[in-house]
Order: sequence, then C-alpha cells, then structure tokens
Amino acid sequence: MELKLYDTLTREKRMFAPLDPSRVRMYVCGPTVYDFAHIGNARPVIVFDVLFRLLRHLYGVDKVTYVRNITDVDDKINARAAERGVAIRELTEETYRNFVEDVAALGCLAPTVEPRATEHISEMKTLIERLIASGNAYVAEEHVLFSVPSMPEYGRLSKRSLDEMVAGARVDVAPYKRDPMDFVLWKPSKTGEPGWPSPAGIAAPGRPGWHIECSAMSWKHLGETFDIHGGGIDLEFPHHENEIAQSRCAFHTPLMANFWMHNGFLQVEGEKMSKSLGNFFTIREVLADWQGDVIRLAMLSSHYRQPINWTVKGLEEAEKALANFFDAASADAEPRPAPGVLEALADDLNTPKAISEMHALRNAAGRKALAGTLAFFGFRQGAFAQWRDASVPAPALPVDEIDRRIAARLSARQARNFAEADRIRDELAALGVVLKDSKDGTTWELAR
RNA sequence: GGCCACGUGGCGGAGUGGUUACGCAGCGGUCUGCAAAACCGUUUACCCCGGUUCAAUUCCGGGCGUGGCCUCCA
Repeated sequence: MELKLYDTLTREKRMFAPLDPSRVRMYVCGPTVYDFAHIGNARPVIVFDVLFRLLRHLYGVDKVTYVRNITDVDDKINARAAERGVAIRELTEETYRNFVEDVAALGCLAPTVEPRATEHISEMKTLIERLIASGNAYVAEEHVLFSVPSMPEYGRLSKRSLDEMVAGARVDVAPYKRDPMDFVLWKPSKTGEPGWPSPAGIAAPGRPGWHIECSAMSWKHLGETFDIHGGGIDLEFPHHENEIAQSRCAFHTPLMANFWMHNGFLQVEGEKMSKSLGNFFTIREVLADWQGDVIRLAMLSSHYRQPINWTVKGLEEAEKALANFFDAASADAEPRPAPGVLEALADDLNTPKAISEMHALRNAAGRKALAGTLAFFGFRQGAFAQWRDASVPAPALPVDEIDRRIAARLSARQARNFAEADRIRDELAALGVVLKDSKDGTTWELAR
C-alpha cells in the first residue's frame, strides 16, 4: 500500500517513505497547559491519531514513534497561575491530566512520548549555544535572538518573502533586534517568573522562547531530522517556520521534517469560534452532551485540510451514522480495516471517502470488514451504546404495563378492531414508547 | 495594508478536463389492516466574470465572499 501525504512545504501530495526504513517518526505540536482544551484543539489530536493508527497498521505497531509535546512554560501559564493563586506546576499538571482525560474520551491513543518543555531546558540551551556559535543567533540585552537574515530559506514553508513580511508588519519592533523579523530564543525572567540559568554567558536567569522547545524535544526524541511534523494551520507561521530555521541551522541539515502537515481551522455554526460570540466550547463541555465517538466521527467527516464547520446538526448526523455502523457491524471483526477504507486513508487521509466506504459495507457481505474498520478507527461500540441508552428518558410506564397494553392491542388487531389497536399504539407513542410489528411479534423501543 | 487558503445540490461532504460520489433530509415504491422499521428507486450542484480547450465544476486570470497568518492563539 502506497501512502500519499500532502506536504505544506512543497504544496503537493507525495509518496511517503520513512527516512529511516526501520522506523517512522512523527512530531505534533501539543497543548499549552493553562486551561481546558477547546473543540478546535481536538481537531489535530484526532486527525493525527488517525494518521498514527494508519502508520502503525502500515509499518507495524512498534515501528512508529509519535511525539506530542506539552508546553508547560509560557506567559499565559504564568498569568493564569497568578490569577488563580496556585503554583505553576500545580496548574500545568492539573491541566495536563484534564487534557489526557479529554483526549482518551475522544478515542485517541496515547502518543509514544509526551515530553514536557521544562524537562528539556538543557537541550534548548545546547541548541541556543550552537546557533550562536554558527552565527545564526546573537545576544542582546540578556535576550538571545535568532537572526532571520542568516537563514536564506526562511519563509519557504509559509511562502512569504522577508520583504513582504516587513512591509506588512503591524507590530512595534523591539529596539534590541538587529532585524525586525528576528525572534526570541531565550529571554530574561522577571522576579516571580520561572527561570533557569541562562546560556551564552548571560548572568540573569531566563526562560526559553516558545519556538525553541519544539526543536529541542523533536531532536531529543526523534533526531535531527524526522518524517512528519504536524499541527494546526495557524502554527505554520511563525511557529513552524521558526522551528525549521532553528533546527536546520543548528544541525546544518537541508530539512527538519520530510513532511509538514497542517489541519484546517474550525468554525462553530458558520462563525469564528470566540468567547465574545459565546460559541466557544471546551472539549469537556462538548463531551457533556455528546459521546466521544460521536465527536470523533463528526471531526473526521471533513477532510483534515479543509475548514470544518462544527455544528449540532453535524453531531446529530454523526450519531445517526455511528448507530447505523454499529447496527450493521458483526461481533466477529476482521483484525484489519477494509481495503477500500485503507485506500481512501492512504490518499492523504481522505476520511470522508473512508466513511463513505464504511457506508458501503453496511450489508451482509461487509459486516466483518465494517467491524474491523470501526475498531481500526478507535470507535467503541460499548461506550457509544451505553451513552445512547442513557440519553433516552426512562419509559413513563412500567415494562409489564407496556406488555399488557401490547397484548390488549394484539387482541384488538386479531378482532380486526383496528381503531382500538391504533388508539393503544398512539397512546403508547405519546408516552414515548414506539411499537414495531414484525412477523415474530411486536417489539417496542423508546422514542429518541 | 501584506501574504496564504477555501467557496460543490435543502444540509453535510468527496472527487474529476468529457462518464454514479457518499451520508442526512425530501419524494416514490415494496412490505404492513394502517404505521414504524427495513429494503429498493429517485429530484435539485459545482460563487460571479473573462481566458485556454473540441469540451471546465475541474486549468489560468480578475472580482466577490468567508477564514487563517502577519500579535498570545490549534
């Protein structure tokens, strides 16, 4: 099976082959742990979980290393901890635990490694020293800055020229920067802020800039170059552009990751998600109303690079589709996804196409393959069924009373008193009990 | 303001230089005393204007709209 993936750097779908044939290495930018993750954060988590599963299927479970970092040093974290009056470590650990719970509820596998930024300060400092030594970074007023003009290919990922960026710049430039585009690798810590002994002979304690942590952690856990780097499209610039500059200049390599993958943005009910519009939802809030598998399917019903419109209608449709899938799937699943599904996924993770293939398996011949496909995707019938049963109200009548009325209706039908039979059925329907007649008798279920 | 994306039928959403996506909803039918469920069938499409082409929803240019980045942000 040939896997094709779209690479943001070259703007084309290319055949994927691991740089090191014996293993596949993937890095995805993870959360900054200061608050509950929102539904937009769930998209890359789910998308790259599917890619992780696909790679494990194609190359072997123990051949794929998936690294997703935890950013636990950041100004927003400092501000939130101060606001709540808790220790930074307490805030980051609590937020991380919540994130892990949310992500597990969405049916995602744990990455192979979840490194924390604060546990990689020494790697960051090593990179910074190297960049200074190679002339790609400089010290100014206790900061270490990356010199963007020293990197000729800067802007290649985001397709921006330095001239365009300077021309369009809206921000004031810090006076100590040699070039307006230069960005911070290390900055001094004020009293009360987390700080570490600084590199480059800077006396004052400091802390890392945002971008350097990903270069350090991917280096430590995957090496100087690796196969896939993923994240949201909003990270393309400046974050990923800066990671590339740091890593390539520090290691003198022509590339950092062989494939750069970016998922599209999420909107809510056709509008930008924002707190001011009142349409901002955390994963936890959505999980209060919808089971994780429903959220997962709804998220995968759009191609990952397309923008996705997050709507209640979409969730309702996902629930319906999931119910249909589980109804059709047999208990004895094949230990693999269906070939058609695999083929769709191998074409740059075309999940909508894969889902349409799953619909095609909802027949007698496809039941085992469908079950295998559902398992492959991480859908969990038990959790879904349990949630669905709990989501309908209990019948307003005791079960034996329902049975008694069904028997009464049967008598009426046998006497061809259909008016009475229909009256009983309507009465039960009004109480939320829906009858179904079949050759084998009458069954009932609760109205949804 | 600069740069980068996206714009498909009632809704969601793939894909393609000429041929069925698929799902939901709707409509028709089979079954049923009638329903429900199930099954079968089925209508509506490619933002606008140019260009290239025998042929464009698909390629190119312009416009409009939406979104992203440029500043913390997935």
